[in-house]
Amino acid sequence: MILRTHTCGELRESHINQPVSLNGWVNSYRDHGGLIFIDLRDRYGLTQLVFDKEDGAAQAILDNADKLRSEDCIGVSGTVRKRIGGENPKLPTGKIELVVTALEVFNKTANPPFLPDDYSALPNEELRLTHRYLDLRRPSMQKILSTRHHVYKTTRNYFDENGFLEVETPVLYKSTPEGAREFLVPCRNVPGTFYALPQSPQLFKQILMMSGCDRYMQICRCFRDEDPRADRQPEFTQIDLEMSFVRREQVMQMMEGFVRRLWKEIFNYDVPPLQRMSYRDALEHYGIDRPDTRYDLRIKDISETAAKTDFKVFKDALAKGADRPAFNSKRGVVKALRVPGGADKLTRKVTDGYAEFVKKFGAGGVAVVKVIKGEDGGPKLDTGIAKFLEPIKADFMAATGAQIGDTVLFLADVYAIATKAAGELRQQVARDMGLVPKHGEAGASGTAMTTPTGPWNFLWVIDFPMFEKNKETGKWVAMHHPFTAPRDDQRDLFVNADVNDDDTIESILSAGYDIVLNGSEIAGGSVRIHDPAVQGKVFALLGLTPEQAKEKFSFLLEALSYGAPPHAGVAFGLDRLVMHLCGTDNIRDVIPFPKTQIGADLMTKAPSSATDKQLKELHVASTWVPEARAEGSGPRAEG
RNA sequence: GGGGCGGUAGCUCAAUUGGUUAGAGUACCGGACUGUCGAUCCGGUGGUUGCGGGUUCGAGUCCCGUCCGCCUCGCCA
Repeated sequence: MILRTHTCGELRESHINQPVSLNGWVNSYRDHGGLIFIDLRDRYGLTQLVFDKEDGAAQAILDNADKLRSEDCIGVSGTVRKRIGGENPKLPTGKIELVVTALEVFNKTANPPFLPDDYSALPNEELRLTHRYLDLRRPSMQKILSTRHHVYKTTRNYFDENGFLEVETPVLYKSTPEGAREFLVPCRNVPGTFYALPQSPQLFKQILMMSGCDRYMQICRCFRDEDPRADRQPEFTQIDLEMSFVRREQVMQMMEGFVRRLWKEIFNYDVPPLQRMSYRDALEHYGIDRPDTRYDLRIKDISETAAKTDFKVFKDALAKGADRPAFNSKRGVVKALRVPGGADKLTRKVTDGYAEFVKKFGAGGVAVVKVIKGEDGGPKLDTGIAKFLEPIKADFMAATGAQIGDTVLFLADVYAIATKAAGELRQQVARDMGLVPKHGEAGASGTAMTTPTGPWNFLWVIDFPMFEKNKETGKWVAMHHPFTAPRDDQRDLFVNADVNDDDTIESILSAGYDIVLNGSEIAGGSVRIHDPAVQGKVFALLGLTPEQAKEKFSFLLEALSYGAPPHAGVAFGLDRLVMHLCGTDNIRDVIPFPKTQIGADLMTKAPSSATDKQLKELHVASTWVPEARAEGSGPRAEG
């Protein structure tokens, strides 16, 4: 076999007259009859090969060279020379070419379903996933693999330098069916029992703190059997951390340092100190717990002003839960979103669409008012609810800050719904108004997979509520997870709170913290409970009897009783970090072998059915009865 | 589980109100060509319009069902 002496991105003028060998794939061929050019590709770049009838040595292999096609895998030997036909400024190797004197075809390609280049239109994703090995050959995908590797390496370096131990935790784990749906693994040795795949190594890392580990990190795979999204996969990677003898401040410093290090390493970009925003402020002004602060649209609570109108929608909303404390989820509010310059850009058709849009989030609709120039040259309110607002125009203008040319959108409902709907609407409006910055230059392929340029709006969100009500069951659930501690100054309030006092329970803040980047949550963590009394109270609030708590978490409760250190931790979503660092908004781009929306791997055709023998050994029987299906109606009909 | 978009040649797409033999570019195959670089030029192969059913004189187009992919709500402690 012709073994390479160099890579395809390596040769320069300094190599002229040297004998070299290259291995790689035929990227393209230009056949002039007695003269053939091949661009040979490997992950490092492209090098032009020449086969020339007038070059004695090359003549002998010209017949073979003329059969070469894109994606053939070959090895060549020859001599480097300066290009005769002029340089190619697009290539780092563009000043030289390799005059080939020996050619070995390692593997002749079948006609590939698509060519892995970055300038022609991408084939549909189904095809890319089915032939992932071809898709991954594209330079942009190779770059993502490389960036991802760089993230692993920087992560291990940073945390190693800060005294963290990398420790592996089990993948076959105990089922604890709170939170996300789990993947179950039947146990052969104990009939009728199951492992679960971990949603995260949460309890193990806490146990590691109780084991004296002090500082733990792991780049670990996590599994959640929930429907995927553009930025979510059922199987994903977390940078998991836990620290002993710290409060939230120390963990936040450590996290911030990590982010700073990553962006410095990869972009030579200095992340400025992160602003901090409380959960309440995030919800008040952005309507979401992960605000995208790259654009300055703000939501305002104009309940006070709205109360002065005779508009029934406002009145009815404000009448709800009027006796409840401010910011209580059930108290009625009126939220306003001022859209500068919206009067022209947001057409009737668009704002009508918003009414439908917010219904997805439980809101009844959106009231719209445009601020236009009146006959007297002053502001005039136009459309919809203008007649209700005209009497309090001065108040309204002051409360919203509206100017001529603006559109103001209103949501009136209980706090939880109005806030969420306003937040979602804010993001939609930002897209419609063109306020969301492009994340780097768009690639010729139409995807965003190029070097991203920012802006990078990092943000801390802190002071989350400990608990929220599950809409279906009406029961309290932990907002982060049941091992999250209350903020230090909330501990006594929490321990002494009546579990039936909903308003107080809702008001208790946790010692949790998230890092948000451009509206995307990239990390989240909390100080953990190291006090059995606090942990017991949390379980009680979540409706677990002491017996149930013991059944599920006895190991944790026991460990907590044997000298548990104060500890805190965090997890970064590695896939999302890589998405930001690669400028893509598709998580499948940064996962080498991702799954589709039904959790299928189109390349290996997983999941697939098991044999009767396998099922019997595992003491498992399937209740699935395949329906009579039309032939050829798809993979589900197989097996 | 709900809503939306899509599926036509290997690939990317087109096909007027339901109307002639479903086209183009590219890839592939054959030929020409000695300085290209996303080579060029000439010729050619290539289609169960995802699958099943229905309406119709006639369906890529309309209707029903279904599969697959994407976006999204729910869900994601």
